[in-house]
This record gives sequence, C-alpha cells and structure tokens, in this order.
Amino acid sequence: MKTSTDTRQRLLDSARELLYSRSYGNVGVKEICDVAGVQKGSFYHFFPSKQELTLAVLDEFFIISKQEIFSRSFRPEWSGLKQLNALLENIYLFQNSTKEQIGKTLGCPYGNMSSEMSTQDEVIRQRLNGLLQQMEMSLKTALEQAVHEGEIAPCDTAATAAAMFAFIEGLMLLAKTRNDPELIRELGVAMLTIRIGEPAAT
Amino acid sequence: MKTSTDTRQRLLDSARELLYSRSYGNVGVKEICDVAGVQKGSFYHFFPSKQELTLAVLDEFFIISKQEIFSRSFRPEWSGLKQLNALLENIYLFQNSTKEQIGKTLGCPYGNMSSEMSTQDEVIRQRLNGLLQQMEMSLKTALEQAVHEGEIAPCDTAATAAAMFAFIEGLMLLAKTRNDPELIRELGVAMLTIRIGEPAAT
DNA sequence: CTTGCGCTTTACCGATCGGTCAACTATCAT
DNA sequence: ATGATAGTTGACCGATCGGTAAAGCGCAAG
Repeated sequence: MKTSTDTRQRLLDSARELLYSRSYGNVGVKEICDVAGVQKGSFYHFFPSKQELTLAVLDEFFIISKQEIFSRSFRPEWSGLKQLNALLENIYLFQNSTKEQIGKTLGCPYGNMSSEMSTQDEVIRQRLNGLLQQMEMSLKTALEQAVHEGEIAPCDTAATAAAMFAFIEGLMLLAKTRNDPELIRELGVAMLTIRIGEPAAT
Repeated sequence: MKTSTDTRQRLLDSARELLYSRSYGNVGVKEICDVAGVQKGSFYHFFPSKQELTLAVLDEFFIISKQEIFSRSFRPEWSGLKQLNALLENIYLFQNSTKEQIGKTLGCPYGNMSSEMSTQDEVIRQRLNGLLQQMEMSLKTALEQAVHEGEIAPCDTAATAAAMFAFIEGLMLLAKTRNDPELIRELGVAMLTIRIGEPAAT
C-alpha cells in the first residue's frame, strides 16, 4: 500500500505554508503539527527530522512552481519572447495573490530558504542549488527560442539566462522588502534588456 | 559620559558576525553574549530586546558598507561607468573574502535579513527598506553621472538604478546559493546592459 | 479469529529560547 | 567620605525547542 492516510500530505501542506510565510528558524515542528492537526509523534513517523521535512517541502514547492508558474509561461506554442514576458507576469500574479490574501509579499520560496539556510545546512543548500539550476535551464530554453526566432539578438544564452534569473530573484527580494508586488511589473521590463556575450560580429 | 566600556560595541560586533554568517532565528542572545564575553544581564542593560539589537546591527552594517564598498566605488573623481564597475568589483571582493576566510559565500546582509524577517517583523522590514533605498540612491547618482558623461545612453535613471540594484541583490543571492562568489564576476557585466525608459527620440 | 503492521497517541527528555531580577562593584562628582 | 549612577553578575522565569519511547489503535491478510 502506498498511503492509507493523508497525514503526510497534510504535514507537507502545513509546513509549506508556514515555512514560506515565516522562516525555518521561527517555525517549530510543534506548530507545523498543530496546523496540520497531527500529533508530534506522527510527524516523526513520516519524517526523520525537520531537515528532511524541509527537503520534502522544497520538492513540493518545485512541483507547485511548475504547475502555477512554469507550465503557464513556457508554452511551446508561444514565441520565446512571449514566454519570457509571461514568466514575469505569472510571477507578479503569484506575489500579488499572497499580498491580497494575507497582506504580505512573500518573495521567492527558494530564495528565502537559501538566504536563511545556505550557510547553515549544506544538504539544504545543495538541494536549493539544484532546483534553481533546473529553473535556470527552463529560462534558457525560452531565451534560445526567442533568439532563434529573431526576437532577441544572439548572445551567450547560458550566461544571459543566468543573469536574467538573478534579476528575477532580486526583483522578488526587493518586492518582499517593500512589501509591494507592483515593483515586479515596474522593473520587470528591464529583464529583456539583459544580455551577455556579443554575437560574433562579421 | 558617552561610553565607559566597550561592552556595547563588543555585543554589536559579535551579533553582526553571528547574524550575518547564520541567521536571526538560529542565533540566540546567549550565543551572542558568549562570543562577546558578556553576561546576558549586561546585554539587556544595553539593548531592550533582540529586535532592538538587530536594528542597531543593521545600522552598523550600513556604516561598514559605506566604508568598505561605497566609498571605494562611488568616487566623484571617477567616471560614472568606472564607479559602476568598481561597485561590482568591490562586492565581489567582499564576498570572496568571506569565502576564503570561512569557506562560505554569505551574500548580502540586508537581503538575508529581509528574506527571513520582512514578513515577521514590520519594524525590521521598514528599516531594511530604508537602507536599501539609500543604497539605490547612491547607485542612481553614479548612473546619472555615467549618462551625463555619455557613457550610458539616456534612460529613466531612477527605474534603471532600481533594476540594477535588484540585479545585484539577485547576484549575491545566487552566489550564496552556489557558494561561489565568482558568479558575481561572470554575470556582473550584464548590469550595464540593464535599462528602463527610452530617451525621448527627437 | 488472530497475528502483524501502519499509524496514532501521550508522556517525556535535556537543552535552549528571550527576558527578568536583585544584588553587587566600580567609578564619578560633590 | 558619601551618595548617585553606570555597569556587571549569576541565578532564575515559563515557554518552547527538536527529538524519543512505548503503549495502543484500526485494519487487512493469513
């Protein structure tokens, strides 16, 4: 049998919301259990430690990111440029939805976790790094499509995608600090001006 | 009398290092006191709470940032473009120094604190927002100088400076996640390609 | 019906959390 | 010399931390 109860999933959901809206160090497993309606003993039946739970939450976040953000942006039938613009818009919509629901701009779940934990937990840092790399690859693919279609001038697509990704992370961090998701819309347009590597001039 | 002992300063130094290299939630006032060689009772003689200590640490960080980064980058005798490049280089040097000393890329102290605390402590969030605004203003001044000197094409300098600042924050966050400060050098060049707002075409 | 097992419950562990308190010492001006 | 004041000390508070142990539960396969 795979799962006879939904306890594990409820713990995952509870932890995801709490860790995202607050932080690792300021959310205890007791609180995660309370929100999930689960006893602490049950928690440790499903997860050997808070660290392992966090890794599972990051993977869960990645699935949700793909559903809510990436699959709605990187549509192959769209042009590369349209995909890049859609990415910015969907990130804005996501940040704006939490702002309207709880009054707070939460920023990027991976960026938040990395800022707090990368220096304190090497396992978590590596997981975050891997997830970020995957997202960067998706961005690179869209960028290459835009270049191929002539919407963006040829460039070093790997480096440019990485720079664009850094820009997006910075946008979300500043939006969180100002508690204003509109910043993403105001400054997001600059992403398309970013470029590294000139085409070989003939 | 102003200060009859250096206890307060030692607490500030201890807290600055611990909060920067770890995080707010995972550093206790007990540990801050131990590193400073101070009893906990003394701590609460100088600071009414951990929150107030954190605010003082942020201000301390800002002073150090001006000394180590800004004053070495925004030299009026330099051209605007040179100032912007110097900023990137000095940020790289700063991140690289901690990597060589303790093996870890720590990222931006304000970005780290904001990621962890902006949703949990409104006072800290506002302080961070204010400090970030000041830094953005310095960047804007250098950018305007570069535009005035014809090194960069005219643009919306306020928005462009904000976008450049977001890019820098994103760079430091990714460098931290990869634990590799070289990323700042590899991608930093893209900052100068960022622009928002066309000059009014005549 | 019974055995086994996935899951839950509850009590508990030592350690640490942020913060308080009253007693104490050192230094200063009067 | 004395009193006021700044600073220090170490014990202490209730609460919470991440994690453990053992007994008990319901259910499905034999």
